[in-house]
Amino acid sequence: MARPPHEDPEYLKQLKNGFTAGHQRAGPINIPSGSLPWSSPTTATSPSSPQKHLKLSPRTGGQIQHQSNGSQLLSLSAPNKLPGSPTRKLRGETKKCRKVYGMEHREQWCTQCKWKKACTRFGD
DNA sequence: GTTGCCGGGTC
DNA sequence: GACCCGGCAAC
Repeated sequence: MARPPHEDPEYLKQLKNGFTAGHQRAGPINIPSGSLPWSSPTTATSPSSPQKHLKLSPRTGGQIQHQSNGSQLLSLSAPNKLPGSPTRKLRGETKKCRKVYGMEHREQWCTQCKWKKACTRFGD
């Protein structure tokens, strides 16, 4: 099967270190060619979408300052809280290093996953 | 209980 | 910076 175009150096390193060329092991994973993140028909032209930041903190420990006294009624009934929060993807579609390789093969994880950060390998 | 990530800590 | 974990929300 074709490898992702953005083959990460980590994986290549493993290939060279783990098993010699011309011999591929059974593979830690068995991903169907249809559900690969890189096989998406939509080419990601944008190198990086700065959709980070802007994370509403649910833990309003410091409390939010009310600008006016009881004037903002509309904000009370409809806070900026969408059901399908775009800030975090649904896990049903995202197979990250941990789920793909498993805790037993943590060495195969991408660095970010090992650090419990946002996955850079499978992360779109 | 598991998973993915932020925030924060240590070196 | 690189590295790691606590803790949280979403399942």
